Amino acid sequence: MHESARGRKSKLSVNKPPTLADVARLAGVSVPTASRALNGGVRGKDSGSPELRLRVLDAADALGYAVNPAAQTTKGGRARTVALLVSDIEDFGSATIISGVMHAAEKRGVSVAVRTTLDDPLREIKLLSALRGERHRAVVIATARTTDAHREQALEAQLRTLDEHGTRVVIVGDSDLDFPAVTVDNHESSRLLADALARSGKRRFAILAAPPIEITSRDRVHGFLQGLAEHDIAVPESNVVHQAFSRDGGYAAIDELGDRIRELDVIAAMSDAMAVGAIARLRELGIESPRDLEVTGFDHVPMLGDVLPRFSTVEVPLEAFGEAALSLALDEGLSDPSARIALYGTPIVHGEPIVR
Amino acid sequence: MHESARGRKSKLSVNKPPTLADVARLAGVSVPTASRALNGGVRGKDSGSPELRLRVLDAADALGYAVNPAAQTTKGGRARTVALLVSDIEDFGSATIISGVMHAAEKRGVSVAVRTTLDDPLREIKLLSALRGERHRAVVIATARTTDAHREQALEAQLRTLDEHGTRVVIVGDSDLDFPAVTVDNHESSRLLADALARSGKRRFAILAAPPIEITSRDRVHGFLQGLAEHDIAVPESNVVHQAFSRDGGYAAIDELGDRIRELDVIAAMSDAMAVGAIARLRELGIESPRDLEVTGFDHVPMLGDVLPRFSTVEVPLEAFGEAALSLALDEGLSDPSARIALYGTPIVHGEPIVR
DNA sequence: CCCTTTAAGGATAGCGTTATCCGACTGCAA
DNA sequence: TTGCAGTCGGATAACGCTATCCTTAAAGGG
Repeated sequence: MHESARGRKSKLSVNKPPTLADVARLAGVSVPTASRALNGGVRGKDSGSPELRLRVLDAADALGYAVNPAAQTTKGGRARTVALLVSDIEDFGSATIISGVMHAAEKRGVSVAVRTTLDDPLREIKLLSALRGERHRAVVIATARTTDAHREQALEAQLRTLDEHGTRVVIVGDSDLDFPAVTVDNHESSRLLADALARSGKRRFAILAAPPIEITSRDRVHGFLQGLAEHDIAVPESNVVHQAFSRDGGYAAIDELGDRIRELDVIAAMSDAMAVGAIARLRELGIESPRDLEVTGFDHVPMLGDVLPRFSTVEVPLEAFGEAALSLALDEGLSDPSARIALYGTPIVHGEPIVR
Repeated sequence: MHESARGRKSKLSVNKPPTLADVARLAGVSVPTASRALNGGVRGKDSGSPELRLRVLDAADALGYAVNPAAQTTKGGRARTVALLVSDIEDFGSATIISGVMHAAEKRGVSVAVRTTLDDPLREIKLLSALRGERHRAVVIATARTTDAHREQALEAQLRTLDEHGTRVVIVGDSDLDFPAVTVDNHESSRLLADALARSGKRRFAILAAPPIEITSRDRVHGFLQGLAEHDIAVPESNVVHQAFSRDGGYAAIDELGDRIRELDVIAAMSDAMAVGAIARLRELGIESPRDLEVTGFDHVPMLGDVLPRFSTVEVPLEAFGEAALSLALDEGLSDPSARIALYGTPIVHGEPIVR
């Protein structure tokens, strides 16, 4: 029957990976014993006689055995896995958070399943629904949180279910959701950035922000405005422009500002990505950033520090976000919904970090 | 015992996610029938009476059922999953390839497991060994390939085993490994870049490259040198500097060049990351890139095009890499080890793409 | 009206693990 | 010698799912 399949050389035949049963057979022990030998044994501390243990290890090695995590999950009801939800891997911030989570995950021997929502709330819900079936140890939500009550409630319902099913939930960023969260002081570090800019003599500002429902952007705007207000600087309503929180949004925002650009000292973008888009559009209009007016950002994409030497921004410890999130996700005693890990941004003004 | 755990509201109790058995019970059918109803049925085309099918779907919906992929994998012996090996997610190239693979994977209903090797060959082998147990449909290798025979053979052995066990193997980039691969014409597009630079009057070049064993960098260097040779331009051996293929490598390379910098028209970095590091170091030395000499790159990080307007580089279709790799990994008829998908780079000289 | 074909849903088995239970053996004190 | 606690390895079961087989019933032809 399978004669034809295993016909010629062994190259074409699809033989199966070795299973624990193969290892056990080779070592001359039972399957559960082989399992105990490989896993260090749940029984007290030991796992059978050392001699036998060695025989199993040798057999596993000889066969090139690798445990099948799917079977482990089926049996144990829980995967050694953390799911991570981001909007888009290509986004700098997401990529850095992913990196942080993965580094921390490796140390703990869990692997990370990255899923992208592409900023689609519906897709986000569907993904979370699918995650329910995957029995992850935890889910880390690192997508943008909003003030849209309807949307957040739908999200919360999904997360609540996951939590009840034993998958820990962690939120990255500020939100009203009642789950453990990692936050950064967007408001305060933005205020400090504005303060420093005001001190350096800047007076006329425009702000490039995400749509008002995005909490991160909103907090940064508020902090920035407050920092300016402390220097008696007001920003006209029309100088606060809301566009997509991306390179293209920054580009479009410049056009929305129109002629008001000529009367500005600073265009403060609430993300580095927006700042880059703004710089690109300004250059097309013949306006150079540090020369004619100053464009500032937020996030601190390291590459920009190299090519825009006196660029001002706020360094957000995104890599640390990832590690903190995983700590909340996996460490016992931090499962309280009110658990918070607060991190701090570092304003960088004209290339120099501001030490607090 | 767990009285205290399930004490108060149901909030604290960990109930289990619904299984297919729960759905079947609610719908009043057997478990296999529920499975058939949900999966469209393998039997010919149908899956039971439409009335019953609807009942099952309703029940699943009511319970918020999501299939458990681990159980599916255990049963079927194969996961609906593709593993993707990169060196580092934070690296721009890797992030873009991941994005391409994920987008393509979503269309095909498979999910992607990203693993990072952190440029450690040992870790790479260990990871591949673990992947054997995970029964992925395919593995895409997007780490740097080298000319180190020992290292490549160890890799090939691992990949061969995976292949024999039914996990398709796809390589991203040039290599001597006998597996389906996605390639880009590094040599030719590098030659075209050099040609264009020579035509614009540049004569004195230095080259910043990765260590010679890295195939991608090597091909780009060769192409570049050939392009220059066609204009009777020779690059002294000492002007070809080998450092890490990263921002820091570019930075260090400038110091290695030392005083020879003063006599150069172009410093051609074989990656955008190296170019950025070089630009940073040059600025510290008081040398500005487009003004005093020209630094060029390779890869086309979009952000650089915005902030360095007349930057020269080669656009590598990394997103397309991902899609092509997934096509080789999943489409039947492309499993031949000699299958190749060849993609083309687009030189961008002083901000303008060169149309071939 | 009986036999045959087809369809449809249920029963069963098995994927690779590991937790739980059980039996056998060891060693030691009574 | 008997009794008993303590070890250690094997047998068994179960996780959730789907492929395979089997039973039952309905439909259709002679």
